[in-house]
Amino acid sequence: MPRPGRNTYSDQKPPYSYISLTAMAIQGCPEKMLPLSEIYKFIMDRFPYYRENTQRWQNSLRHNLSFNDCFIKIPRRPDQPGKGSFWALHPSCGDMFENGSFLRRRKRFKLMTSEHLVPSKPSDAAHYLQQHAKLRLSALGTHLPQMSSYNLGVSQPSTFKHPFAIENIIAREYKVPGGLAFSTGYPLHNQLTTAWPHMYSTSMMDSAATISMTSSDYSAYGVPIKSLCHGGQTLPAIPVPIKPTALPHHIPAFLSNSPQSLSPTSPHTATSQSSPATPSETLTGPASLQSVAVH
DNA sequence: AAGTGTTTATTTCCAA
DNA sequence: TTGGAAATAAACACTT
Repeated sequence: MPRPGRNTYSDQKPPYSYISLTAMAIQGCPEKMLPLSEIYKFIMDRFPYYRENTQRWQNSLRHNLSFNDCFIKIPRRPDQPGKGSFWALHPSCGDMFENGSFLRRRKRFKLMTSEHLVPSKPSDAAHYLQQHAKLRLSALGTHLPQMSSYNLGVSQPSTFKHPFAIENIIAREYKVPGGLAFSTGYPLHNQLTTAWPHMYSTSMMDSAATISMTSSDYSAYGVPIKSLCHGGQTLPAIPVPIKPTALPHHIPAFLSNSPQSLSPTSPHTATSQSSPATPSETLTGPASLQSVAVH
C-alpha cells in the first residue's frame, strides 16, 4: 500500500475513502470550506488515480457529500457568483477515523432528528441565537468568521485540532512503531509539505474564499441556516450540530485551526472560480473566541 | 448544456 | 458470518 509522504500515488488507488479525501481537501484550505470543483481539483492534483474515470468517482463523491451528515453546505453569497455551494465539515463530526483507517470509519456520523435537537420552545432558540450573536459580534466586530458559527456555545482548548485536520491525519499516519507520532513542534507548513507533499502543494496552502455573510439567508452567527438543514428535512432550525459520539467540548477546527498557521505566505495558484480574495483574517477568529461558552 | 445536489438501489468490502 | 460502511450506478431536479 502506498504511503503518504511520497510525491505521488502514481496510478494506484489511494488508501482513502471519498469521505476522507473530501475531508482532507476541506481541512486543507484555510477557510475550511470548498466548492465542489475545488474538491475535485484537490483530489486530482494529488492523486493521479483520480484523473481518470472522473464521471464515476465524482458522482460518488457528490453522493457522499449529500449522503453524509458530516458534510454541510454553505451557500454562496449573492456577490460571489459561481456554481454550487461551498462544502464544509460538520463541526461535530468528531474523529470519524479514530480507528486509524481512512478507508472505513468506525461509525458513520449521523445527525439526530429534529425532535432531539430543537429547543423545546421557539423562544429558546431565538434567545440562544441572540446571545451567541452578541458574543460574537462583540468579539469580532462585523466580520464574522464564516465557520465560527459552528462554535456553538461550547468551549475548547485553543490547541484543539479538527480530526480531519491534516496534521492530525499525518500524526496518525506517521506513528512510529513505538507509538510516537510526529512532533507538533515543527512549523505546520513545514510539517505538511515535507511529510505529505502531495497533500500540500503550495496551491492548497492558500485560498481566499472568504465569505462574510450579509444576506438574510444567514443566521446571526453568519451561518447560513439553510446549510444546516441539510435539504430542509429533519434538522433543526438553529445551528445545533449534534454528534452522538462527540464530546461536547469539542470545537470545530474551523476556528482553532488558524489559516495563518497553515500558510501565511504561499501564493494562491488554485483556479478560483470561488475565490474572490479577501483578507484571510476575516475568517480567523482570535484565540479568545475559541472559548466563548454559553453553558 | 453542463455542473451541482439529492435520492434510491445495489454491490463490494471490512471489522467485529 | 454478518452488519454496516463505502463504492458505484443511475435517475431526477435544480441552478448557472
